[in-house]
Order: sequence, then C-alpha cells, then structure tokens
Amino acid sequence: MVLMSQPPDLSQGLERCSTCPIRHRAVCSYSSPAELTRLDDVKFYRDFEAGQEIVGEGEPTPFVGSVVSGVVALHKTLEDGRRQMVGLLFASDFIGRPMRNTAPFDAIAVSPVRMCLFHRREFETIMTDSRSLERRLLEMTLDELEAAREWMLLLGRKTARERLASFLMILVRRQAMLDKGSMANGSLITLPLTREAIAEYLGLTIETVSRQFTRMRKNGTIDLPDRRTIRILDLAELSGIAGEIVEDFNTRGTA
Amino acid sequence: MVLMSQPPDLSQGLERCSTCPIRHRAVCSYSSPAELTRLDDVKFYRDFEAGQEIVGEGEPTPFVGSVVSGVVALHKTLEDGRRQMVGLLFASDFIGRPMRNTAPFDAIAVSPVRMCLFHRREFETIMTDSRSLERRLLEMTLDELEAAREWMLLLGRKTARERLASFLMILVRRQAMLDKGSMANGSLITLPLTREAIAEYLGLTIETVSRQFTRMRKNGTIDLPDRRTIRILDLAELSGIAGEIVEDFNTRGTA
DNA sequence: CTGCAATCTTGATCTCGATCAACGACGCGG
DNA sequence: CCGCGTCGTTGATCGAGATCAAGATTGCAG
Repeated sequence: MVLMSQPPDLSQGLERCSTCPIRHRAVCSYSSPAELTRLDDVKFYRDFEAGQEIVGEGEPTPFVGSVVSGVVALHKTLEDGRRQMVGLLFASDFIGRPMRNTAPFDAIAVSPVRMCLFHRREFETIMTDSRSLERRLLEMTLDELEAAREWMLLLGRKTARERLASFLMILVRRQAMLDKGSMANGSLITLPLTREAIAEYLGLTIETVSRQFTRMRKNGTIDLPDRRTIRILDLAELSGIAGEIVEDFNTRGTA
Repeated sequence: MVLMSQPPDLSQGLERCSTCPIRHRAVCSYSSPAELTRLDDVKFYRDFEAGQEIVGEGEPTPFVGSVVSGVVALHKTLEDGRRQMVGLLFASDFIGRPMRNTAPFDAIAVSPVRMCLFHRREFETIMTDSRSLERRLLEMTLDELEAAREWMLLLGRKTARERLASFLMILVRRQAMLDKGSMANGSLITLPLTREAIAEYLGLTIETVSRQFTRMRKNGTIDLPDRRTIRILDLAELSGIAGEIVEDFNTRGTA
C-alpha cells in the first residue's frame, strides 16, 4: 500500500470493534467477543481522500483490511493505459489477500474512505488460530466470485444500454438492502461514481455512458435531477433492459 | 445436478483417495490421512460424456466435488440465448458452493469428464469439522477470483486479437506447468475447446475467432496442423499481443 | 466409397460503440 | 463577480467485430 507514510492519523485506536458500524457484515462478523478483542488490539484506522491510491498494482501489500466507510474501486490497466474496473467495494468489504504479498490490481478511493487495517502477518496469525475469520472470508470471497461472474456476462455479452441498466439495478438493489425498504418507482439513487468511473466499470467510454443516460431519460425510464442523482421512474422497464426477470416489485411511488 | 439419475456407475468406490491423480492439487490436498479416509468413505465418482450437462443454471445442486479428469465449462445465459463462459475447469478444480443450493451457472462437460462428488450436506459437515478443507477451498476460491478479474480485463478492454493471444498464453502456461517444462517456441498445444466454446470464452463470435486464428497463422505466430492443435512459432510475439510482459523465455525449439 | 451433418473458414455488408471535436454546466479561488 | 479547470453532453465520423451468406473440411454411418 502506497500511502502508509502519510501524516499520523489521530483516529487510530479511538474506536472499539464492539461499536463498529460494520461489525455485523465485515470479515469479523462471525468473531466471538474474545476474538474481537484480539482484533481490536492490532487493528488501526487509515483515512484516504477521494482519488487517493490505497494499493498500487504490482506493489507489495503489507496490509489487509475492511472498508469502514466510503467506496473503493479496483482496476487493472494495460500498458497502453486502457483500464478496466474489476471490483467495486463498499462499507464492510474486505481488501487484500492473505498469503499473497503483491496486489494484482490498483485500489483507489473514489470517495473519502476509512479503512480498518491489519498487518498482513498479524491477520494471518489470527486467522490461523480462528475458525470464524476464515469461514467468513471464504463466504465473502465466494460472493465476490459470483459477482465477478455476473460482471463477466455483462462485459462479454451485454449492449451499452443493458450494461448501464444492470449497473443501475445493482445500485437500486443495494440501496433497498441498506434502507431495508423495497425497491420502488420514484426512489432516488446517489451515484457513487463519476461518468468516467462508470465507463471503467462497464467496459465502455464516457461518451457512450453519457448517451445511454440521456436515452433513458428521454424514454422516461429515469430522471437526472443532477449529475450524481438518479430518480428511478420505471423500475420494471429498467430491470427488463438489464436482462433480469424480477417478479415482485413494490411499484407504489415513495418519493 | 441433472444427470444424477443416469445408469449406475461401476467406477464408484473403486479408487482410493490415497492413489488419486489429483490428490495433491484438489480441495483435499491439505487433508491428513485420517481426514482423507473420511472423505474416501462418502465420495463417489460420476462420469459425463462430452456435451453433457453437469449442473443446470438455477437448478438445485445437491452435490459438490472435484474434476478428476476432463474439462468443464461454466456458462451464464441471457433470455435471448446470448451466452458467456464464466469459468473453465480442469482436473483438480472444484465445482459447487457449500452453503448455497442453486447454481448461478450451467456446468457442461466439454470433454469426457470424471467427477469426484460429495453430497453437499456431508461435505459441509466434514468441512465444519476440518481446518484443512476450508483453508484449501479459500485458497482455491481466491485464485479463481483473481483469474476472473484477469478475464474481466480481457472482456472489457482487449481487442479480438489480444483476446485470442491471451487465451493461447493461458493454455501454453498451463501446458508448461503440467509438463514441468519451460515454455518454448515449437511447442504443441491441444485446444480443449471447439471454436464455438472459444468464442463463448472470449466474448466474441465464432467467425471472429476463426479469422484471428487465420491471421496469426499468416503472420507466422502460430501454425494450425489440425483444428484442435496449435504449434507456437513465436511465443514472444504471442505474449506481446496478449499484453503481457514476460522477461524470460526458453526460446530454443523443442519440437 | 458415398452421403450427410457438424465444424470451421472465408467473404460481403452492417452496426454499435469508439474516436475526434465542440460546447455546456458546475464549482472553486481570486 | 469573473476566470478557469473539471466534468458531462452532444454531434459527426470511423472502424472492429457482428451478422448474413456461401463454401470447405472433417468425420462418421451406412
């Protein structure tokens, strides 16, 4: 990781795991109170500004850890600069591979990010002593693999329109999950990414992304109150474009 | 899995884990002799012909297990029939997710395949009792995730020519690994896939794959002695097209 | 050997998204 | 308030790969 030499971070050690906002979703969510104390003792927080590099492709990664808040994008880059996003991480997602010391991708903070970090060796030691960390990490890795495969279908076979619709559906579903609300027409979605980052996510150019947004707006599928906000006007349509069959929507407007 | 009702398989129980050809690479490779005995007692073999469906997308999967021999392709399909390969499994690779009972993809035998299978519940029970199975499965899943991300870069950003070169480099590297030989000009590679399956792997059409093969043959990068065999004539060139920087080749011909 | 089906190759044309090029909108520092 | 840089939109054109359409090659059943 690149920014470990930044100015000392006063937030370090100020929070306890037991009151952590990601306590019940992160890699430590299966950990007993005793194990949590052990993690508590060696964890440390680090903050990153939007745009900062957290890990550089090919660089050694002496740390692993969880996203506490903010959004992190993982990218791979070809020599001539073509770039593809290969991971998009939110609060509670885990970065870094135990037993591997160079990163196969860049990790960039796309918003202000707080990470809860461990020295890789220390994390590995605790994981070796502990059933629950390893079990949870396996589960999270299997989920990521499943998401990666869905993403491969998108990149290999979907049209630009379908790609954008699929991306918006992921955001809608995520929002509904967090709000514990149902998905509904009228709901407002905050885009966590710039047009450029969306293009890198979808394997498109920024111009194509912009044109597809405009097209959906003109069709009445969505509205764009401002550049970072989407209002879903026709969820059934959006989900249809995305190539999903979703049986049950709450179609009452909520806005 | 779909074909569990096929005629009784005489091979069942005839092999012991201790002499298994994938003993040292599969999910059981970290298992102690005692644990191996336990797996031995509940495992069973099943054979599939080329083209047979092993698992159907969306179907319940009461089994998990390892590929003992042959090649298995995982696909995802859109409603209108567009298909993308999302996994390509060889001997020792593992299929099936513990703690999940429907498959998010089809698994098709692309050659005659022998699977070493476990009832999912039984496998989960043994994994819960055993450190080594879980550790190995985590490691294999992390490897698959890394491969999936490399594949996403290919699908999102590489040209048809680069995609085919990348695919051939994967085969060359795999071959070198198995032969414990170095990669060299002149080596012969047997394609495990038809043109159609290669196209599904690469997110292209069969015609484009064929044209790129022809182009590489005319450029002198490869030769095509028959439709399922490739002779690598210029490995450095191939690897360059694939967008990789490989420093050290054994460039002495071996054929 | 012959006929037929599956697989692969090659050619002609079309199309979606990339590229090149302006222009507009927003936000921030002075 | 203005000037400028970043981000996003829109338009015109281009091109890689898809699609449509024949053939060629291989392999197998009879």
